Amino acid sequence: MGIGFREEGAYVGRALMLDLKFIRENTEAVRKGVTDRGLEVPLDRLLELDARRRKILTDLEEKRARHKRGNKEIGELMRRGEDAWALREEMGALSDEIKALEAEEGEIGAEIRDILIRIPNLPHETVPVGPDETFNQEVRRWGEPREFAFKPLSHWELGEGLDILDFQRGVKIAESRFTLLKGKGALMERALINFMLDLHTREHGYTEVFPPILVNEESMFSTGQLPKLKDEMYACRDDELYLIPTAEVPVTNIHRGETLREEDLPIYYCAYTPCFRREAGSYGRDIRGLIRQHQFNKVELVKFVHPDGSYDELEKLTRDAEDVLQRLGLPYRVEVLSTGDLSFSAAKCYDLEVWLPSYGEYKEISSCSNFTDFQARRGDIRFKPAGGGKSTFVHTLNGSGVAIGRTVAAILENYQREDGSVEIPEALRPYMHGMEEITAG
RNA sequence: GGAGGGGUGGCAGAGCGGACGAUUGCGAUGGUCUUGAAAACCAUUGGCCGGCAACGGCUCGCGGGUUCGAAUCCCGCCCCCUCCGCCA
Repeated sequence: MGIGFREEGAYVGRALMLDLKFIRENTEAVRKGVTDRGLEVPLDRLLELDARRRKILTDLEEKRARHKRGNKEIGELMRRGEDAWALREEMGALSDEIKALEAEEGEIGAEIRDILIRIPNLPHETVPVGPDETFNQEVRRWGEPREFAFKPLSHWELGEGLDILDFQRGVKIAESRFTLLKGKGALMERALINFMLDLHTREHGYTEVFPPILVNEESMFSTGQLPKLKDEMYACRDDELYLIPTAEVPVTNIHRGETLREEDLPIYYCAYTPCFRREAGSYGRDIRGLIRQHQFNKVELVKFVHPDGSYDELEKLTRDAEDVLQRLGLPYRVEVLSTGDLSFSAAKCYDLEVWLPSYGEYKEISSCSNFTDFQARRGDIRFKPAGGGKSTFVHTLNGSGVAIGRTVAAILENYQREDGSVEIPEALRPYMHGMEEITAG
């Protein structure tokens, strides 16, 4: 099947991005949403093409109806042994006209799709308007950054001192931005995964899944990674598969092409997976430590919900992610992203930023987004109303709950002691054989 | 990797050039009967697009071709299953 990414950029999704009818009826709102994000989309061209296409469609459908009727009649004539040559000739000519119209419609349709797939989701009205991240707004803060009586070390200094992080060997085995975890470092990584999964499944109502980590193009398209972020992803040489940049992709695609029952909603999933990102174009940033790796672990939260409640669900989802940081005693703040910083598919997004002493600032550790029906359209995920009626697109949400590597970094830095050892947060101890600290040797 | 088989409505499973948007069974929904339920019987029952509606179009894995007409014939692609080989 395939949707032809490699052929000619003809992305033929089933349902199309933003609803054309919606764009037709709310053109100015769409225009504002697009420009608020700092993007440009030829909306006028789109509307013009749409008008032309619908005109052709009317004509086409009328001709097809005549064609169908005529062919039926030929069948009847022939069964009765009567002459049908004249009608056959007429239908032949009609058939040619139809083919010509179809070709024309196809061309216009392709151009429409090319424009449509470049239209991002529209920001929610509560999203601050601004061109970049400096317009993000702090929503709340939790915990106090610790005052150190000594000069705190960075997590890479601590990790190397404790012999639990080995950056050089990571590079040797793979390349830069890969790290080898050892001993209690590896254990802490694993402990955090289990701690987070247990918290979300046992206390927050999520169902644990473990999805494929290589996914096909269609999956990448429906969550919005393709076509825009193609350069960010690792692709297989001989198979049309990509390494996932986040569990959002396979988990949201669990229900791609499905029509759910209203009474099944909301559906909450959480998944631990490794994630892979090429980090193209971020060469100078965060070169040291665990912050920006090509491979990292993450526990992800994904929701499929009724459209009416999706913004409440976003608040709940964000709180679920925050709960992780609170239980680990890590100070953080929550920011609502401005229009210019919002990802392509999201309508609203909260970033959770954890305090990192080595940076002297808050650093993103989770991103919680409401995609409204944007991904559901691209992936054709609907639900059937309980009382009957037309099936409608669900709303999808997801958020990190939370990034594991950055959590390790935050724990090392925030829980360090003057001698270079690190206390283990109480909530994590049961997952680390009761261990209370990590010391050298 | 080699050899076969197959993709049809929620499921099972027919159809193999015209009356087929698709026989039939199951399921589902509504009704009759019943104190209630089951059973039995009757009726309805795929999805999508456009339209207030009447109605029209699309849809038998995907794309192309042949034909007045394709679920049915031809070509290409994708996926699934079985057996053998290999393998954590």
